[in-house]
Amino acid sequence: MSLPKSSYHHGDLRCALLEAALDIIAEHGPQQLTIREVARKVGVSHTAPYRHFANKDDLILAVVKQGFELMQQTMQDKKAAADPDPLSQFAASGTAYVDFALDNPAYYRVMYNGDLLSSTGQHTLQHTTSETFSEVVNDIRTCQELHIVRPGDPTLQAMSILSSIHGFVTMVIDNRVNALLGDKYPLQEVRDAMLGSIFEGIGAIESHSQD
Amino acid sequence: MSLPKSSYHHGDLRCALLEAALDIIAEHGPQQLTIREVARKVGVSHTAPYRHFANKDDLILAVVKQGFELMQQTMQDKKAAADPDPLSQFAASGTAYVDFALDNPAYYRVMYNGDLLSSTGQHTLQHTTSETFSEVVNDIRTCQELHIVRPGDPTLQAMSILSSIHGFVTMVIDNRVNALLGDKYPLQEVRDAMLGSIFEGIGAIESHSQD
DNA sequence: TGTACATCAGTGAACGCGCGTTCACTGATGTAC
DNA sequence: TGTACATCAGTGAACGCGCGTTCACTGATGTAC
Repeated sequence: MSLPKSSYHHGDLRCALLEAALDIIAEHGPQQLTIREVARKVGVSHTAPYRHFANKDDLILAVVKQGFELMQQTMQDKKAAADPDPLSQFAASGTAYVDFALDNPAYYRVMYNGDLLSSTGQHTLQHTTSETFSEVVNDIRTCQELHIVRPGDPTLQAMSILSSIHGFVTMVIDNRVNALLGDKYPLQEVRDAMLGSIFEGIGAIESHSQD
Repeated sequence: MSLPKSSYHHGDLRCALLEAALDIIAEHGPQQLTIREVARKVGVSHTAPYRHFANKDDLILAVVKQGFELMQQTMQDKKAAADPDPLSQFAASGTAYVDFALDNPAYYRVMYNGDLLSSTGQHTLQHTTSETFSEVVNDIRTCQELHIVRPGDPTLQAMSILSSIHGFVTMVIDNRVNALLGDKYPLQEVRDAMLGSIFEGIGAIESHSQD
């Protein structure tokens, strides 16, 4: 997308293809993500991608992995920037998750669209997602021990929080929030109300506002 | 699927096609939903569906509409069976929504998979979804007036609840809840924990358990 | 009851399309001498 | 510095596939007489 350079050797085609894949998802949805379209977008023959990816699944998987890395990095950074007390840390995680998704809707879509990857591709990611989940469970457990989160099975609480956030983010990305609410509500306000409800839901004490 | 009957005239092909479409979604996901596959499943030539549906979009739209009707019917029934007080009514709505989705995952997938329908098809449904949303907003408003739900903008509260429920349901249907939790947690228990958190989130008072 | 006919649900060949993938190739690059 | 050559990124023709949709057809059904 950036270096026409030598017109034969691209320079960094692999990277450009991944970028183009994201653009396509952002503009036309994950269904339109095809090897040929990606190549077209970069301005390269439709067989060129096979120099860098074994097949379509492999390309998608690369995008997804990049997405997870970026998300984890974002969350780590926001946590590092937040107050060190457990509740702030936990709140920072939640906000970071939401903000990552809203700032990178294309990534989020590939990462959690179950219909895109083959089942072998899905299986590769199992480890990543369950690791993230375990972290949330642990964070909740810590908060419980300090009595700043309601007692109860932390696994169930984590699932509750995660699915709530996922639902919100999905509805925003799919434009359903906007379709229902119109322009009257700024997204920030809806997001905060949402996070507020979620934290109330597990009985988290104190303000959770972040960033 | 049911009447081989005369072998030429099917009898109720339209209905059989809709059924087959649902089966395909349930078994192989919405991506595999094609006119040809539907016809194949019913055992009819791949052009036969065009006697009953103008095109693919029209067929999908018919399935979606059927889904919305069934969902509304289910919710009405469960509400009618619940205690008449506003909070019970409201809780019945929420539980009915979740149960409809979990009992009819294929319907739920078509209804809320934004990538399946063309934009004109989507537009047709706008009315239906925003009507459902308004109902939730009104229910919350009623509960607020009776002081059984925390004060606050009912629209934001409705959005919060709806997206939480949507997220939970989506994750169950996409098998992500099972992947994260394994078999240790019966679905009913997870569902109740989820609904519990949601109702706590808007400060609903009293038990919300249902059915 | 029997027959002619209109109706229309279902057929099957055919179309054009975009896809994923292969394969022998071409041409740019860097390295060894 | 100059040249031969190996390497390998990118090409383009070709394949088989399944799709949505059309069109002239065929054959079952019900109705008018």
